[in-house]
This record gives sequence, structure tokens and C-alpha cells, in this order.
Amino acid sequence: MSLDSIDKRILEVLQNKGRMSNAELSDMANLSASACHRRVQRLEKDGYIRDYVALVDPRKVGRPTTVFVEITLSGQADEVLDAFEQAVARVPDVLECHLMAGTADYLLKVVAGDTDDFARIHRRYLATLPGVAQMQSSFALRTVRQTTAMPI
Amino acid sequence: MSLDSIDKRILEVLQNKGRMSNAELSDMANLSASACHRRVQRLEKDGYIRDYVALVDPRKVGRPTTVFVEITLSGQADEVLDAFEQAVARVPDVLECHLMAGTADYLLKVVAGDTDDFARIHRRYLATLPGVAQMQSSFALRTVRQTTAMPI
DNA sequence: AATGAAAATATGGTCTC
DNA sequence: GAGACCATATTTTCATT
Repeated sequence: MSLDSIDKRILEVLQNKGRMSNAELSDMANLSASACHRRVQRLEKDGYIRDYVALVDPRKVGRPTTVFVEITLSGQADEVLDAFEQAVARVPDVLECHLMAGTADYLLKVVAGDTDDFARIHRRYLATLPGVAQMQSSFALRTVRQTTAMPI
Repeated sequence: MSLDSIDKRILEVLQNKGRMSNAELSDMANLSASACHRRVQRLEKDGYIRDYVALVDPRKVGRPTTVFVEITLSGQADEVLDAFEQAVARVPDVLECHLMAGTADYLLKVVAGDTDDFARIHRRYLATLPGVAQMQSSFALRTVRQTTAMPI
């Protein structure tokens, strides 16, 4: 159920090099290949490792602009929230959506090509989201740090 | 330099299954294994694919709480910004840091165990960041959507 | 771009501690 | 229960066409 120091080491390594071969990984963990392999399988089965993914450079595929959008809904009823969440999950340009405590109800992270492209995304998708009372967009000028690696 | 529809298909697939075998990937792309392999190598070499990583479940490793922290600096001089950015990059609990346009100067995405753990991170790391004039933290109650896949 | 051969890697069994 | 060693299957990689 819980992780020993070897498991943590494996997770740390795979979080940074997800395609490392089992042979090399077993070296990093000071284990035999089979022992290492069984640990990785357990970490996958138990849900510690959710997925392996390739990270694509946003600039290379025309999405250099990150915009955070704070959204206030017109009500707090479950139906309003559910409808909003289902709709927002279908927008491919929205990478993240968080239900927030405090001022705004939701915080969205959106990737766009530029400000014009964000205007397109806004018109086409965001403006049609149900139950929205207020929306405030903040542009990122530059991303200083961006990682998917959890501190272990 | 640019991507045809087959390249895009390959990126889409690898963004969701980063450890897919080249054999299976070549099926998805309707290519021979060798042709597919050369495409992937080119996408890696040209920087379209930045990395392969394992995604670890934040809940499983004791980081179920996401906090967004808006930070205003005491000045806009390059030295102030540089010092801040170098310091923030060393905090393992900060997964993202964006320089923002508009109200706040920086937006940080922090992962914590719970509110008490965030208090620890705040005391130990955030409170010691240089040049900070104001800091406002917003807790995420629930993450509705979280993906690393760029729309292609 | 396809084919086939060689090398590397992953996977699963079995034994031992 | 966990690790090491070994055998086999799969995959990658590269030369050739």
C-alpha cells in the first residue's frame, strides 16, 4: 500500500524519463531487472503511475500563449456546475479546469496561438459555456517553470 | 519544418500513450514500422516531442491539494525578477510559475498535502522568496480536468 | 518505403533467502 | 514477501533492396 525508498526513487526517475528502459531503471534503483520490473508493474497497477505521455512543445505546435481564465457562475446549484463542467471538458484548448474556493468559481488554463487565436477560442467555446455570469482572462507573458513531476 | 497529418496523428497518440510500442504506433498511423520510427525520431530531434514522462497520481503521493498563488513584486527591475525566478525554480512544490500580464506579476501552481502542509510550504519557501510585495493564495476544491495533451 | 536479420529490451517462471 | 537468475517473446534498430 505504501512506498519505500526504492519505489520513490523509481517514481522520481520515471517522472523525468518515462521511456527509460527497465534495464537502465533497475541500475538507477540498484535492483535486478526482474525485481525492478515487478515494482513498476505494482506502481502501475496500484495507480501510482497514472499514465505515460509524450510532452509536446507548445511553441512548436502553435500554442505559445497560456491564458488563465477565472469564471464566476450565475448560481451554485449542482445542475449548473455539472452542465458547466461537462461543457468545459469538451473544449480541447482547455488543458486544466479547477473548481476553486474563494472569489471565482472556476479557474481554467487555456493554450492559444496568440491573442487573436484566444479571441477565436473565446467566441467559439468559452462564450458558449452554460451558466457563466462573469469571466476574467489573464495572459501569461512567459512561463518560468513548468513541470509534471510531483515532489516525492 | 512543419507537420503533415501523419505527424499530427503520431503526436496525438504519443501524447496519450507515451510508451506505445513502435509496432502499435505504426499501425495507428498506417505506416510501416521503419517509416513510423523515422518520423518519431525526427519529431524528437526537432523538438516537437520534448520529453516522455510518467504521470504520477498526486493523491497517491500525498499531494491532493492544488493551490494557485498570485504574487506581486515590489518592483519591476530585471534584477528583482531574475532573483525571484531563480528562487522559485528551486521550490519542488511549485509545479508551474508564469510571469503574468495585468494585475499580479506571477502566478504559481503549488501542490500540497492539505492546508496545513501548504502553511509549511508557505513558511518554508514562499515567505522567503525575494522581492515579494503581496501574495494571494487560492485553493482548488476539485480538479475537473487536467491534461498535458496539446490540441493538434 | 518495405523487408529481414541482429541486437536490445521486456516479460514471466522458478529458485533462494 | 522480495530479490536474483534464466529462458523466451517482443521490440528496436540497422543494413539492404
